[in-house]
Amino acid sequence: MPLVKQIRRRGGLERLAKQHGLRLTRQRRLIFAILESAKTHLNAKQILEQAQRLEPGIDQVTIYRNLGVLKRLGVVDELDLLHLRGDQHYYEARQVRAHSHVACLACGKVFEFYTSAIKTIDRELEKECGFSVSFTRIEIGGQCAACRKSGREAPLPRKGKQAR
Amino acid sequence: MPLVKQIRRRGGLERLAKQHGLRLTRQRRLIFAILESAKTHLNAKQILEQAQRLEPGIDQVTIYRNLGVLKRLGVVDELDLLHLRGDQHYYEARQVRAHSHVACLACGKVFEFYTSAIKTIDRELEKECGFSVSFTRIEIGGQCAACRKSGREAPLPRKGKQAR
DNA sequence: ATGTTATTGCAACTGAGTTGCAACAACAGA
DNA sequence: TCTGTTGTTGCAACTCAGTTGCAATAACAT
Ligand SMILES: [Mn+2]
Ligand SMILES: [Mn+2]
Ligand SMILES: [Zn+2]
Ligand SMILES: [Zn+2]
Repeated sequence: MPLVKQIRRRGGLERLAKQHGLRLTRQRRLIFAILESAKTHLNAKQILEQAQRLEPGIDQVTIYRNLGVLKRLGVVDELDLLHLRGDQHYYEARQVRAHSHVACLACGKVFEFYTSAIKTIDRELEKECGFSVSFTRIEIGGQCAACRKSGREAPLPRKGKQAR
Repeated sequence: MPLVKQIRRRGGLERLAKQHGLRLTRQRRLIFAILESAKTHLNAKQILEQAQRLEPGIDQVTIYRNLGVLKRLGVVDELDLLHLRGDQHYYEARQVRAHSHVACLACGKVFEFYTSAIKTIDRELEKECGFSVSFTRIEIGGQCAACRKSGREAPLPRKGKQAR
């Protein structure tokens, strides 16, 4: 599941945590660093494994609890990526500009798509409904250009334990 | 979690199933009927419970398998609704017009939002990336007009077993 | 230095969704 | 209408992402 990601300026999470009165533990710093340097969307297990390289004792529950905090603060977004690979969720530090996640159902590739239409939706929602948008998650499924040319047709299992 | 839904023309799923060579079992017809008449987004458990009223022997595995088929055929969409209520997913028969799902993090209300910006995104993606869109899932979190006025501030637990 | 309290690790748990398999029933063809 | 084929079902056991309770630990304010 290769993809390109813009990297959030490092140190941002740490600064933000301080602002909210969070204690800067070794584990927390580590998780921040992993999220800020991630070049791909990571699920909790991947974050855990990466963290354990530097901090062997760290537990998955610490990962989940910190992801929970970061989600609530609105600095990390939780993604489903259409559950193409199973039931896990994926995480990414929120970027300056909102973007959509686009997944090819044929080859599994995921990429990010930037468009001003996201802002348009948010604006409409605020004006027409008086709704104050905190975050917008857009996930699109379909067939990528490469798979279209090669005629690959989405035989990819949409879910299941085997596809791990 | 009240909301208004457009009702899909009934019988559509049955016709479509026939076209794809699916056998019309009693259980399947029942699931189709439930999906086509749903006035709210249903999770698998709710579909099961509703089905068991008319078909007490029906098992959850039958629900899941049929939802799987319908997803693959592209006639039913799977939604997360931001996992505001836990880890389940929700299902709805695909409507003629695509729409976004908007959830208030303060009161839990979910509503549907129709905008031409969805088509815009799909069109851009096709033109700029050569990507052929099969479905677009847009889920937006924030604060609804009522909660804004009353000052309710999203103390709603974003997840967890207790919130069931 | 010390006390307060947020945070961690452990272990047991929860529950949505899946799997294997034998029994069943749609439905096409005779 | 009977019959064979095979898609579909129910059951039971399972998987695994994520959660909970609790005691031990460690930030960090004073
Ligand atoms: Mn999900
Ligand atoms: Mn809907
Ligand atoms: Zn592809
Ligand atoms: Zn509200």
